[in-house]
Amino acid sequence: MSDVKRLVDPDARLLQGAADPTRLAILRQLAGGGVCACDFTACCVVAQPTVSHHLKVLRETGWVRSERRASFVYYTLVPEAVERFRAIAGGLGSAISQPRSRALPVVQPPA
Amino acid sequence: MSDVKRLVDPDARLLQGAADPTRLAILRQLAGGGVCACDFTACCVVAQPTVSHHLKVLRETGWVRSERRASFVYYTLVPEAVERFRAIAGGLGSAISQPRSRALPVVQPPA
DNA sequence: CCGATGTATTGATACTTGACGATATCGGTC
DNA sequence: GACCGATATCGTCAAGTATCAATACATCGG
Repeated sequence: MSDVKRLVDPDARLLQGAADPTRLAILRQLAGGGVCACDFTACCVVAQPTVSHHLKVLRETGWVRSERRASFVYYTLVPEAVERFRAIAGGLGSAISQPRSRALPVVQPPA
Repeated sequence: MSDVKRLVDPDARLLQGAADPTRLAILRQLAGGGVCACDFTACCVVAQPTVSHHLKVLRETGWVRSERRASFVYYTLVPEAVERFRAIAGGLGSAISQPRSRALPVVQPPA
Protein backbone atom coordinates (compact mmCIF):
# COMPACT_ATOMS: atom_id res chain seq x y z
CA MET A 1 0.00 0.00 0.00
CA SER A 2 1.03 3.57 -0.42
CA ASP A 3 2.99 5.31 2.25
CA VAL A 4 0.57 8.17 1.96
CA LYS A 5 -2.26 6.17 3.40
CA ARG A 6 -0.08 5.11 6.26
CA LEU A 7 0.63 8.67 7.15
CA VAL A 8 -2.98 9.73 7.06
CA ASP A 9 -4.16 6.85 9.18
CA PRO A 10 -2.08 6.34 12.31
CA ASP A 11 -4.69 3.97 13.67
CA ALA A 12 -4.07 1.53 10.87
CA ARG A 13 -0.40 1.75 11.63
CA LEU A 14 -1.02 1.00 15.27
CA LEU A 15 -3.07 -2.02 14.33
CA GLN A 16 -0.37 -3.17 11.97
CA GLY A 17 2.05 -3.07 14.84
CA ALA A 18 -0.02 -5.59 16.75
CA ALA A 19 -1.15 -7.67 13.79
CA ASP A 20 1.51 -10.37 14.01
CA PRO A 21 1.48 -13.49 16.16
CA THR A 22 4.95 -12.88 17.52
CA ARG A 23 4.33 -9.24 18.27
CA LEU A 24 0.95 -9.94 19.81
CA ALA A 25 2.60 -12.50 22.06
CA ILE A 26 5.19 -9.93 23.05
CA LEU A 27 2.53 -7.34 23.81
CA ARG A 28 0.65 -9.83 25.91
CA GLN A 29 3.73 -10.74 27.83
CA LEU A 30 4.38 -7.07 28.42
CA ALA A 31 0.85 -6.63 29.70
CA GLY A 32 1.64 -9.34 32.20
CA GLY A 33 4.73 -7.61 33.41
CA GLY A 34 7.59 -9.31 31.56
CA VAL A 35 10.04 -6.75 30.41
CA CYS A 36 13.52 -8.05 29.67
CA ALA A 37 14.27 -8.56 26.00
CA CYS A 38 15.82 -11.92 26.80
CA ASP A 39 12.42 -13.11 28.00
CA PHE A 40 10.93 -12.75 24.58
CA THR A 41 13.59 -14.91 23.06
CA ALA A 42 12.42 -17.57 25.46
CA CYS A 43 8.70 -17.21 24.78
CA CYS A 44 8.80 -16.99 21.03
CA VAL A 45 9.76 -19.56 18.48
CA VAL A 46 11.87 -17.16 16.51
CA ALA A 47 15.56 -16.37 16.71
CA GLN A 48 17.00 -13.44 18.58
CA PRO A 49 17.46 -11.11 15.62
CA THR A 50 13.86 -11.65 14.70
CA VAL A 51 12.69 -10.77 18.19
CA SER A 52 14.80 -7.66 18.04
CA HIS A 53 13.25 -6.79 14.71
CA HIS A 54 9.73 -7.14 16.07
CA LEU A 55 10.61 -5.06 19.09
CA LYS A 56 11.78 -2.38 16.72
CA VAL A 57 8.49 -2.51 14.87
CA LEU A 58 6.63 -2.21 18.14
CA ARG A 59 8.78 0.75 19.05
CA GLU A 60 8.18 2.44 15.73
CA THR A 61 4.44 1.90 15.91
CA GLY A 62 4.32 3.38 19.38
CA TRP A 63 3.46 0.26 21.32
CA VAL A 64 6.51 -0.03 23.54
CA ARG A 65 9.36 1.94 25.02
CA SER A 66 12.77 0.54 25.78
CA GLU A 67 15.15 1.35 28.54
CA ARG A 68 18.70 0.18 29.01
CA ARG A 69 19.66 -1.11 32.45
CA ALA A 70 23.13 -2.48 32.73
CA SER A 71 23.64 -4.76 29.78
CA PHE A 72 19.95 -5.63 29.54
CA VAL A 73 17.18 -3.77 27.78
CA TYR A 74 13.80 -3.58 29.42
CA TYR A 75 10.60 -3.02 27.53
CA THR A 76 7.37 -1.50 28.74
CA LEU A 77 3.97 -1.03 27.16
CA VAL A 78 3.04 2.51 26.24
CA PRO A 79 -0.30 3.18 27.96
CA GLU A 80 -1.41 5.65 25.31
CA ALA A 81 -1.10 3.00 22.64
CA VAL A 82 -3.33 0.63 24.57
CA GLU A 83 -5.82 3.39 25.17
CA ARG A 84 -5.87 4.27 21.51
CA PHE A 85 -6.36 0.62 20.69
CA ARG A 86 -9.31 0.53 23.03
CA ALA A 87 -10.69 3.67 21.44
CA ILE A 88 -10.57 2.08 18.00
CA ALA A 89 -12.39 -0.95 19.36
CA GLY A 90 -14.98 1.31 20.93
CA GLY A 91 -15.48 3.19 17.70
CA LEU A 92 -16.30 0.00 15.86
CA GLY A 93 -18.48 -1.34 18.58
CA SER A 94 -20.85 1.59 18.77
CA ALA A 95 -22.90 0.05 16.03
CA ILE A 96 -23.73 -2.87 18.27
CA SER A 97 -25.23 -1.10 21.22
CA GLN A 98 -26.75 1.66 19.13
CA PRO A 99 -28.27 0.38 15.91
CA ARG A 100 -28.92 3.58 14.05
CA SER A 101 -28.96 2.70 10.42
CA ARG A 102 -32.53 2.46 9.34
CA ALA A 103 -31.55 3.34 5.81
CA LEU A 104 -30.82 -0.28 5.11
CA PRO A 105 -33.21 -2.84 6.55
CA VAL A 106 -30.66 -5.63 6.38
CA VAL A 107 -33.44 -8.07 7.09
CA GLN A 108 -32.34 -11.22 8.85
CA PRO A 109 -33.27 -13.76 6.21
CA PRO A 110 -32.34 -17.23 7.45
CA ALA A 111 -36.02 -17.86 7.90
CA MET B 1 4.91 -15.34 8.49
CA SER B 2 4.23 -19.00 8.65
CA ASP B 3 0.73 -20.29 8.22
CA VAL B 4 1.23 -22.33 11.32
CA LYS B 5 1.40 -19.32 13.56
CA ARG B 6 -1.71 -17.96 11.93
CA LEU B 7 -3.61 -21.04 12.81
CA VAL B 8 -2.56 -21.02 16.40
CA ASP B 9 -3.33 -17.38 16.89
CA PRO B 10 -6.70 -16.36 15.51
CA ASP B 11 -6.47 -13.05 17.31
CA ALA B 12 -3.48 -12.02 15.25
CA ARG B 13 -5.43 -12.93 12.16
CA LEU B 14 -8.33 -10.79 13.27
CA LEU B 15 -6.01 -7.88 13.85
CA GLN B 16 -4.44 -8.37 10.47
CA GLY B 17 -7.86 -8.10 8.94
CA ALA B 18 -8.25 -4.60 10.35
CA ALA B 19 -4.64 -3.52 9.97
CA ASP B 20 -4.98 -1.76 6.65
CA PRO B 21 -6.07 1.81 6.03
CA THR B 22 -8.61 0.87 3.41
CA ARG B 23 -10.06 -1.97 5.44
CA LEU B 24 -10.17 0.09 8.59
CA ALA B 25 -12.05 2.78 6.68
CA ILE B 26 -14.48 0.14 5.46
CA LEU B 27 -15.01 -1.19 8.95
CA ARG B 28 -15.64 2.29 10.26
CA GLN B 29 -18.14 2.99 7.56
CA LEU B 30 -19.87 -0.26 8.41
CA ALA B 31 -20.01 0.75 12.04
CA GLY B 32 -21.71 3.93 10.87
CA GLY B 33 -24.34 2.08 8.95
CA GLY B 34 -23.17 2.15 5.33
CA VAL B 35 -23.59 -1.26 3.84
CA CYS B 36 -23.72 -1.31 0.07
CA ALA B 37 -20.52 -2.37 -1.64
CA CYS B 38 -20.84 0.53 -4.03
CA ASP B 39 -20.53 2.93 -1.09
CA PHE B 40 -17.03 1.75 -0.37
CA THR B 41 -15.94 2.49 -3.88
CA ALA B 42 -17.01 6.05 -3.23
CA CYS B 43 -15.28 6.42 0.13
CA CYS B 44 -11.95 4.87 -0.74
CA VAL B 45 -9.26 5.99 -3.10
CA VAL B 46 -8.84 2.58 -4.62
CA ALA B 47 -10.47 0.97 -7.63
CA GLN B 48 -13.43 -1.34 -7.47
CA PRO B 49 -11.56 -4.64 -7.72
CA THR B 50 -9.36 -3.54 -4.87
CA VAL B 51 -12.35 -2.77 -2.70
CA SER B 52 -13.76 -6.16 -3.55
CA HIS B 53 -10.48 -7.77 -2.59
CA HIS B 54 -10.44 -6.04 0.78
CA LEU B 55 -14.01 -7.03 1.42
CA LYS B 56 -12.99 -10.59 0.77
CA VAL B 57 -10.17 -10.30 3.28
CA LEU B 58 -12.59 -8.89 5.83
CA ARG B 59 -14.94 -11.77 5.14
CA GLU B 60 -12.17 -14.33 5.55
CA THR B 61 -10.96 -12.81 8.78
CA GLY B 62 -14.44 -12.86 10.20
CA TRP B 63 -15.10 -9.15 10.29
CA VAL B 64 -18.02 -8.88 7.92
CA ARG B 65 -20.83 -10.85 6.36
CA SER B 66 -22.28 -10.20 2.94
CA GLU B 67 -25.79 -10.57 1.72
CA ARG B 68 -27.12 -10.23 -1.79
CA ARG B 69 -30.23 -8.13 -2.27
CA ALA B 70 -31.32 -7.62 -5.81
CA SER B 71 -28.25 -6.75 -7.79
CA PHE B 72 -26.51 -5.15 -4.83
CA VAL B 73 -24.47 -6.76 -2.10
CA TYR B 74 -24.83 -5.48 1.40
CA TYR B 75 -22.19 -5.83 4.05
CA THR B 76 -22.63 -5.92 7.79
CA LEU B 77 -20.20 -6.01 10.68
CA VAL B 78 -20.01 -9.27 12.60
CA PRO B 79 -20.67 -8.37 16.24
CA GLU B 80 -18.57 -11.24 17.53
CA ALA B 81 -15.53 -9.92 15.72
CA VAL B 82 -15.92 -6.52 17.31
CA GLU B 83 -16.38 -8.11 20.69
CA ARG B 84 -13.29 -10.21 20.23
CA PHE B 85 -11.42 -7.11 19.18
CA ARG B 86 -12.53 -5.39 22.35
CA ALA B 87 -11.48 -8.40 24.38
CA ILE B 88 -7.99 -8.24 22.92
CA ALA B 89 -7.81 -4.56 23.79
CA GLY B 90 -9.02 -5.33 27.29
CA GLY B 91 -6.42 -8.03 27.70
CA LEU B 92 -3.63 -5.63 26.90
CA GLY B 93 -5.03 -2.83 28.96
CA SER B 94 -5.59 -4.73 32.16
CA ALA B 95 -2.06 -3.95 33.21
CA ILE B 96 -2.92 -0.28 33.25
CA SER B 97 -6.01 -0.11 35.36
CA GLN B 98 -5.16 -3.15 37.43
CA PRO B 99 -1.44 -3.43 38.07
CA ARG B 100 -1.43 -7.06 39.02
CA SER B 101 1.93 -8.31 38.12
CA ARG B 102 4.28 -7.74 40.96
CA ALA B 103 5.61 -11.17 40.20
CA LEU B 104 8.14 -9.69 37.84
CA PRO B 105 10.37 -7.21 39.66
CA VAL B 106 11.96 -6.10 36.44
CA VAL B 107 15.25 -7.59 37.32
CA GLN B 108 16.57 -11.02 36.62
CA PRO B 109 18.26 -12.49 33.64
CA PRO B 110 17.75 -16.24 33.75
CA ALA B 111 21.46 -16.50 34.28
C1' DC C 1 -32.88 -13.35 -25.01
C1' DC C 2 -29.99 -8.78 -24.65
C1' DG C 3 -27.89 -5.10 -22.93
C1' DA C 4 -26.79 -2.52 -18.71
C1' DT C 5 -25.15 -2.29 -14.13
C1' DG C 6 -23.07 -4.00 -9.81
C1' DT C 7 -19.79 -7.22 -7.98
C1' DA C 8 -16.28 -10.92 -8.00
C1' DT C 9 -12.32 -13.30 -10.01
C1' DT C 10 -8.08 -13.67 -12.65
C1' DG C 11 -3.46 -12.51 -13.85
C1' DA C 12 0.41 -9.60 -13.57
C1' DT C 13 3.40 -6.55 -11.10
C1' DA C 14 5.56 -3.88 -7.55
C1' DC C 15 6.09 -3.56 -2.90
C1' DT C 16 6.25 -4.95 1.87
C1' DT C 17 7.27 -8.15 5.43
C1' DG C 18 9.12 -11.98 8.33
C1' DA C 19 12.81 -14.79 8.84
C1' DC C 20 17.69 -15.98 9.47
C1' DG C 21 23.00 -15.87 9.64
C1' DA C 22 26.69 -12.93 10.16
C1' DT C 23 28.37 -9.13 12.33
C1' DA C 24 28.58 -4.90 14.90
C1' DT C 25 27.72 -2.47 19.26
C1' DC C 26 27.12 -1.79 24.05
C1' DG C 27 28.19 -2.67 29.25
C1' DG C 28 30.26 -5.21 32.57
C1' DT C 29 34.16 -8.12 34.31
C1' DC C 30 38.58 -9.77 34.67
C1' DG D 1 42.69 -3.47 27.19
C1' DA D 2 40.87 -8.36 26.28
C1' DC D 3 36.97 -11.07 26.79
C1' DC D 4 32.01 -12.13 27.32
C1' DG D 5 27.07 -12.03 27.26
C1' DA D 6 23.05 -9.26 25.68
C1' DT D 7 20.91 -6.49 21.76
C1' DA D 8 20.84 -4.27 17.60
C1' DT D 9 21.85 -3.80 12.73
C1' DC D 10 22.96 -5.51 7.98
C1' DG D 11 22.35 -8.21 3.95
C1' DT D 12 19.53 -11.32 1.89
C1' DC D 13 15.98 -14.49 0.70
C1' DA D 14 11.23 -16.29 0.48
C1' DA D 15 6.67 -15.28 1.02
C1' DG D 16 2.83 -12.40 1.42
C1' DT D 17 0.07 -8.37 -0.03
C1' DA D 18 -1.96 -4.31 -2.37
C1' DT D 19 -3.04 -2.70 -6.58
C1' DC D 20 -4.88 -2.47 -11.18
C1' DA D 21 -6.70 -3.81 -16.02
C1' DA D 22 -9.21 -7.18 -18.11
C1' DT D 23 -12.69 -10.21 -17.72
C1' DA D 24 -16.23 -13.15 -15.88
C1' DC D 25 -20.45 -13.57 -13.26
C1' DA D 26 -24.97 -12.27 -11.59
C1' DT D 27 -29.26 -9.76 -11.65
C1' DC D 28 -32.48 -6.60 -13.42
C1' DG D 29 -35.14 -4.02 -17.11
C1' DG D 30 -36.51 -4.16 -21.42
